[in-house]
Amino acid sequence: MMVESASETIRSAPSGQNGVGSLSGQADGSGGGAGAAGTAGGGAGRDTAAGADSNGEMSPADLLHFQQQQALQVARQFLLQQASGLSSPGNNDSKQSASAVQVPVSVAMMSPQMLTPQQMQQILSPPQLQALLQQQQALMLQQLQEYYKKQQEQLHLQLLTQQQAGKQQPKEALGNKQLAFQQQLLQMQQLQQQHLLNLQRQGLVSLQPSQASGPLQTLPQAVCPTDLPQLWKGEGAPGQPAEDSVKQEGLDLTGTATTATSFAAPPKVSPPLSHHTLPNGQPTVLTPRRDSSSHEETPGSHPLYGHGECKWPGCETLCEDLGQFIKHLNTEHALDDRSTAQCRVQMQVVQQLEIQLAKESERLQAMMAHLHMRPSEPKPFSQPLNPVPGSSSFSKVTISAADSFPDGLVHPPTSAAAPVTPLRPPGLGSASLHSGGPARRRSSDKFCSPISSELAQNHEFYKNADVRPPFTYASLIRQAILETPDRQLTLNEIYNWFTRMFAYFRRNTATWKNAVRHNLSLHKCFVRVENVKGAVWTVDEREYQKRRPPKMTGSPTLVKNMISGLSYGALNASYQAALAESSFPLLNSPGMLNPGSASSLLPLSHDDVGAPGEPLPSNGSSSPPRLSPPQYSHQVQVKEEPAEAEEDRRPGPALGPPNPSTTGPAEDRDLEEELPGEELS
DNA sequence: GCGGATTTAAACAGAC
DNA sequence: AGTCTGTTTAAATCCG
Repeated sequence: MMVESASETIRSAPSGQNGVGSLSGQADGSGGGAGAAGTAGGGAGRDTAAGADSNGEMSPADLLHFQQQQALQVARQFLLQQASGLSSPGNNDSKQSASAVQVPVSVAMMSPQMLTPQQMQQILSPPQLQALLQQQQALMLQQLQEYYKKQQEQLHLQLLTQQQAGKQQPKEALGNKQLAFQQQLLQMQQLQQQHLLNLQRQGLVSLQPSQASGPLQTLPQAVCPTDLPQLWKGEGAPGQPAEDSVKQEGLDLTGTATTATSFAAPPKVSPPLSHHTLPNGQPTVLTPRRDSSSHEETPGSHPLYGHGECKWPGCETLCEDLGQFIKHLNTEHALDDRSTAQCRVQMQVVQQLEIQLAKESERLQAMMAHLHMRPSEPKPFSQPLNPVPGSSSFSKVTISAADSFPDGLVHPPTSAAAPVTPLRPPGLGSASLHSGGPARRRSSDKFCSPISSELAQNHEFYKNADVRPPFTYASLIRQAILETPDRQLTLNEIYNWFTRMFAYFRRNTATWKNAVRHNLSLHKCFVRVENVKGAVWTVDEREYQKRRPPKMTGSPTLVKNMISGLSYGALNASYQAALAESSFPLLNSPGMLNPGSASSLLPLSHDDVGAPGEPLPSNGSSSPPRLSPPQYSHQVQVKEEPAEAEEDRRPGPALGPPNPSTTGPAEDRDLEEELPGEELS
């Protein structure tokens, strides 16, 4: 007795304080490192992305430029036609203004890309180039908008004057003229949209050959399918096609033209918008394509519309159907500065995410690569520490392990677990949660880490890596016991399980063994049963669950309420996570499956909290009464009455009055211990 | 700051 | 006598 303790304690003596301090330090270190790395990465990524963008824009610039020129050409033609077709005083003005505006616009458009394409590239860095381009394009966009605005105002003015003047004319003639005029107006709006679209694309998105046809393809479905082709062909036949639409929207159109100055045209706006979204994928050529294709393939859907609401960043407006959404899109997210800005922001978001994704993927790969090699490396870490250096090593070990991780796995518990489990289902990420806790994963354990699942998934890791498992002794002991078919283990078997399952526990045996014994004795959930061979330890699930709620929720009373009154669904997330843990043993231990049936046995009223999960996995350990007594009595001959009596008694008090559990652990324990304790001791 | 939970250390005792 | 096992106490720490 004394010998062991002496030998163990002597070594361990120095450890205690050191261990604590170092542990906390370790946690801090890891946190800081990660943060710094992340930041640095983000910055670098951005620059890279920017460079790529600028380069991408320059290459296809010609194509776009050509497109723009065409658009301008068409616009010019329209204006000419309009001027000649409508014999009104405003013709000249419109024409002049058109040319007047057009010049600067085209110049602005050309200057950046056409006039000094290569020179600019040489002089300016890609980011600068891009910034300049965007600036100019924004300017150009503005000018263009103003230009179109003027045009429309003038047209509208003409329309009004025409109406007044036409009072004397035959109604039919007037109607025709108005129709023609409105049609022209409409077409001009379309043209405007096209032009703006092109410009915007140029400004916001890297040019892509495939995009050239984009507007044409999408526009038709959204709006007047027939008009656009003509527009682009330069035929501008004001003919019949548009008449229908004009007839329907004639008044509205004029109205919008006057008030909204243009972009009001519902159908046309949508296309540009959809392309706005496309740009988001700027860095990747695939994104836009996919988007557009999806557009065409599923006319009933819209990338910005889903689950009945608008997906425009920060919008979330509810729209009953696609039509309503389109309307909403056209009204709320029309082509304006705000939308453009949002689009830019979204682009940046996407860029950042992509960069982040790339970085994280890279990191994951590195971690995996490293960890796969680890199994053979655990020793190196531990070596420096001394193999059996008593308790001190316990704390030291963790530290050393962490520190020794060159790969940055400073946190054995958290980081170690996470990396190793790339396969881990997302929902089980809890493991990472406990990371929150400093050095001791115990916190994690309690909170929500499904020990069995984590063990199952990281089994190999813990087995080979000299990393302290992120679980409390109690949970580990329980796990060990539950993993056995009989759900009972001798102390020595528990020891063996520890050493078998965790490389970490292959050293410093004195310390952790002492802790195991301590925990077995300390926690009521561990029930000692004596049989012929000797004594075995079992788990009283009810007790085990009892001690957990308080931590989960923070207040015992709250827990009580939850347990007694609330339905499963009412439990908070963390609590459910904890429940999940309990249910995981199934995954982990094949032997547990059968016992799972025992779960049904649980009468647990207030224990339901833990019951749902835990009972299943563990054998009926869930219900201590059932579990231990019956099983042991059958499988193991109970040597002493105390054991049986103890277990028999436990069930009673525990089930009936939940109070014991709620009372302080100490009290609870005392109360219950009094009965069995006396007998045992 | 408090209290509960956990960890660690240690002392002690019974049984083999 | 030595070891294993089990209990208990105490201190330190973490966390809500």
